[in-house]
Amino acid sequence: MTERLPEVLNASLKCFARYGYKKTTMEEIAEELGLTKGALYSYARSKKDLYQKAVAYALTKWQAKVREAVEDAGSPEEKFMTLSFKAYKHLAADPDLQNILINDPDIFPMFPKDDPFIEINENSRNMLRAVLEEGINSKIFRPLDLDSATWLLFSIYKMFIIDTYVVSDQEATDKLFKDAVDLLLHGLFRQSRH
Amino acid sequence: MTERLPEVLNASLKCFARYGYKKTTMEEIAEELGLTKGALYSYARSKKDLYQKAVAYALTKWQAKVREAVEDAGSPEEKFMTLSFKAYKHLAADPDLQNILINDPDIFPMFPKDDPFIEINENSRNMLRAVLEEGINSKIFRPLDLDSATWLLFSIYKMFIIDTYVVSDQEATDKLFKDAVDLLLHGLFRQSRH
DNA sequence: TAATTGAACAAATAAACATTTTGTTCAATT
DNA sequence: AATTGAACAAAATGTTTATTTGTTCAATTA
Repeated sequence: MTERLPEVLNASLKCFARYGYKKTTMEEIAEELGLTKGALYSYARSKKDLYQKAVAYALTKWQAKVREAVEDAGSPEEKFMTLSFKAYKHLAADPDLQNILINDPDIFPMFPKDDPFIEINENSRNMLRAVLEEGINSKIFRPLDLDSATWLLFSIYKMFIIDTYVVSDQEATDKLFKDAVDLLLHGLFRQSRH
Repeated sequence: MTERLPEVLNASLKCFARYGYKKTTMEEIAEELGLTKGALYSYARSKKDLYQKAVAYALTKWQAKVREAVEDAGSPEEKFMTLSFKAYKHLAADPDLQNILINDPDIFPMFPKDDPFIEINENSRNMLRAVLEEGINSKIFRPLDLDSATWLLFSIYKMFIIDTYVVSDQEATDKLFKDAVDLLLHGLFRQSRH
């Protein structure tokens, strides 16, 4: 059972990406796979369930890619930069996922009321938090409040992600992103004062 | 003519704040003022126009208050902190404006498609930019890219403003805000490196 | 003279209903 | 075990009618 699950989820994501959840019919998805709509109910309980499984699948792949890259990095500084750039660049190269996020901003919410993918997002947040903690413990980063810093940087990260798929030409945002990482590493002040 | 304009705009804002634009009727607003609805058309061309005038009025008052405070501050550092905290605190103390922003997030958009109050928001952005420029010129701030830094900090500022009226208990956000200003001034690194 | 009224009208919204599309189930088939 | 295809239920859409609400303006008020 569920041999073809990844195939089904990819096809679903592709269809949902085109016109959003509401406008997509089970028949379209079945057609994309060369099946009839009844068959889809072997893979998900309902249309909504199919949608959530497909999105979760894409988000998890994204996250895994970032995690691998961060594990290969050495210093906390390098880890922070890798985390930032890998996460940012992966989405920039995936128009399907971008469209999904455009049509349904609740998936990756700037201001979550209730986050439907809370577990996945928690995971990402914890990845960032671990990097910050290592940086603080090794005295490379300042003795920041870990909770505040995690919240702030994750929010800024979300901001860039959303900016990437909502508006804006790629090049301009690329420069902004680079400058932002620099500002966050070094701060506004010319010299740090203690 | 328009002797009572401020009074009319305040009453309008109060009504719009209660249930949002759509649910508010011209009759309600007129009643609030002890008038009949026809009279309102001496102050605005239409319901939409009345709403925009009322919101613009509130935003401009907010901005003027911040500008005064910043002019009283001395160093760029002090100006930056005054700008941040005054803007943040003023909204926290104005539930009517908060409600307006909750019901109509387009007024102060995190990711503007087309900003209905672009002129007012441009003004705020320029206020921030001037502070940053002074800080860079006087060598107190690092030689940042002025455009990038202005964009980033204004976006973070918007993030906090929205967080303030969308969710969250006041105390938690207050601490986050304080920590964020600190992080932005000093950066992540323990020591700056040049 | 400028602001306001109140009736008249136009436009938008909501309610009620009929029609069509789409999601879901399941016994039969591959 | 996966898939089909017909049957059914549920949701979405279109259509008409009734009600509310926005807007205009000649007459009135202060």
